[in-house]
Amino acid sequence: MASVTIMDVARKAGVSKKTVSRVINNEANVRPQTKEKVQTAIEELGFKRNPLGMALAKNRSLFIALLADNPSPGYLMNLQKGILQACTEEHMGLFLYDCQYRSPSLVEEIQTFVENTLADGLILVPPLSDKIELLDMLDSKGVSYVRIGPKDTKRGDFVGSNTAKAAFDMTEYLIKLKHRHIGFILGHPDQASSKRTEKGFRDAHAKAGIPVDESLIAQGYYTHQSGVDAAMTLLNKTPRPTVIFASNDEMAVGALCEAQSRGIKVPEELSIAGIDDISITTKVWPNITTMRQPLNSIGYTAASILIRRLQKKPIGPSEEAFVNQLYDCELVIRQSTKTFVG
Amino acid sequence: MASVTIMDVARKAGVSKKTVSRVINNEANVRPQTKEKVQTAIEELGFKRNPLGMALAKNRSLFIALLADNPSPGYLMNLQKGILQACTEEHMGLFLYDCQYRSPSLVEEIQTFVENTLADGLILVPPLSDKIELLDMLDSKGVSYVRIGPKDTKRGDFVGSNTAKAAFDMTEYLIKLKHRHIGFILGHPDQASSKRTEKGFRDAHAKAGIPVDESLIAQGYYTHQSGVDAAMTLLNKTPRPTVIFASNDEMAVGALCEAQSRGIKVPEELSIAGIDDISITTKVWPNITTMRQPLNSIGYTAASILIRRLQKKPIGPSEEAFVNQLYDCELVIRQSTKTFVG
DNA sequence: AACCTGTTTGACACCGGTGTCAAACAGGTT
DNA sequence: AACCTGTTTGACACCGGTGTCAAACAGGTT
Repeated sequence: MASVTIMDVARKAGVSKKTVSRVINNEANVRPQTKEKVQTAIEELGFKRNPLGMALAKNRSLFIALLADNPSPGYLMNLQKGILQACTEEHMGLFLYDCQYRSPSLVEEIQTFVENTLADGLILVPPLSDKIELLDMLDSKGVSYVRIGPKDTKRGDFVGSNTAKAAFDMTEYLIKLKHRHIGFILGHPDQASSKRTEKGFRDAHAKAGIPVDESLIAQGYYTHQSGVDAAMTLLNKTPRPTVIFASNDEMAVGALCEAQSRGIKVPEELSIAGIDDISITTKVWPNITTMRQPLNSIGYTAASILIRRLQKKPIGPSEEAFVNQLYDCELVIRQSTKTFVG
Repeated sequence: MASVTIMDVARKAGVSKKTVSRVINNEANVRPQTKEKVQTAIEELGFKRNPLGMALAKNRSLFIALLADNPSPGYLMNLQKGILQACTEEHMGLFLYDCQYRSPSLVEEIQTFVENTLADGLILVPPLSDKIELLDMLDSKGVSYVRIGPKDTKRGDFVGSNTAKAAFDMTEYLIKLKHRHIGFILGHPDQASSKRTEKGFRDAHAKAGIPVDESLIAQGYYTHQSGVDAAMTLLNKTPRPTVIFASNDEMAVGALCEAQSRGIKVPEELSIAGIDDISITTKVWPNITTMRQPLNSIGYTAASILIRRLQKKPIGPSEEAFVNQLYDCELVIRQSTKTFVG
């Protein structure tokens, strides 16, 4: 691993280390012909800057970390892809850290992690992105972060999707399919998105002048099992809902599972819809109708913002202190929903 | 971020930097009372070694990387959890790198990645773990790696599961359920595991004295869609298979999808079985009977071996140059398989 | 007391970069 | 020619650790 150092380049180009450093970092005030000499030397020697040396000198590593404890592997995977893509483009390394949201020492564990790796910045995925104690700690330590998922407070940069609108659009679509008894599975009560999803659901009813059937609202927690449980509750009601709309796909698939295990035919006897468009929606039969959340773009944007923040580059056209970007979701109609025929 | 350096500790303890370094690294030949003085100072100041400084001085980062391009998110997620657990325990950072197996510049891309991050070692997941050109490059660069998935050649450390035995056990179980026309979906032809899975399938037939129905063997590629396609082929045969056994769960779920879309009842009219026990197997209805591959343990073991290798610590009781560890899979009977009643 | 041997310790250089600051340079103006 | 001003460059120290090597020390032996 006899690697080429900045000194080797300096000698070859007949300049000082510092000048090579200037060229590498694209600093101003280097005479064009000097720059060229150095660049030639770099090319010829195949020099690559050692990121550790730089990290130490600049007190800034070139790594960011993805902190996750999300119950849906599909959700996380899609996000991860987008994040990774942005990192690769910007020559940033991506660390992974799995945490237990319920751990009482969560905040300390994350602090230790950051100290151990010296990650420059963090990407927080729900439910972590709504954990106030964590944000407090990061702020006090001066660690940058971008939050993914619903913006709860006004803290820091944030990227997510407009879940209120997504729920609204889906509900409107279901109403258009003549469903009047819509079973709804709520998201996790601790996550801000849940409230917004519920609001979209109610607003669509209000707009259509149709009352919400309150008996058909069941609590969920964004996990598969909670979808199964909620569907169990809903399918025992009379009259039974003609469609179950879950606040995320993971739960929608749970509901499908429960329906099929009871021999209820989907979509003939029961329609099912979700939100997210994770990969499992097209791996079950019937494929699930959902609102496509552009997770890839969300992850990509989140990582890009974080990286720009760290590079102290301007972030978009905005003059605001923080960036709050919301993506719209798109209705994806598949086989799990059907017009209700009374 | 005014962090405590080794110099601060040295001053407080009244010794030299080097002595503090000795204590941190648990080196021999430090007088017990000196050691204690230093340890007290470390505690009082809350000193933590800066990993970047160490990395630079030792020419050894404290990071390993997971290289992946696996079509099954469930498979990868489980593995990732185990790997991450081992990393956390050993205070190692885990980098993530997504690659395109089909990319013609795959090897160069990975080389650049390693140079950029200075990862100490790599964990290779199939199909990457069977890519000879990649292994050659890593060997020539002196980068350590542990391969996950089927051992193909005798190169380097390796952890995996005994897929031949897994396929054998599953086939034996299906035969016991009186199935005589077993549809089989092969794995990816480029991956060594595929051959072994097929061997297990055939050996179980041989042992039971039952001929393999060669017309019921279909090519798959470990992806969901290839499972759908293979099932399509198999279900068009006459006589139709009474069970479809796929070389992985991802394809088994694809087969289930195809069966259900044709209105074929599972398991009443068709049994379905897979290998891996990824999370989706319990998220579809009926839950899929499978061979549980201990992915978590495999990931954990792979990372542990790699880390020990890097620390130049002894690896297990073996005297061999390389470790080859195979885990057995366990039959998990769920609702997708049923006794054949002719 | 002089000598020997193994243990403990610290001075110093180094890993591969960057920041600061002053000197050298270039080109125009008086 | 002397002076001025902004640009270009390099010497040096530093980021936070570790490796090498020799000096200092401790304790036993002649």
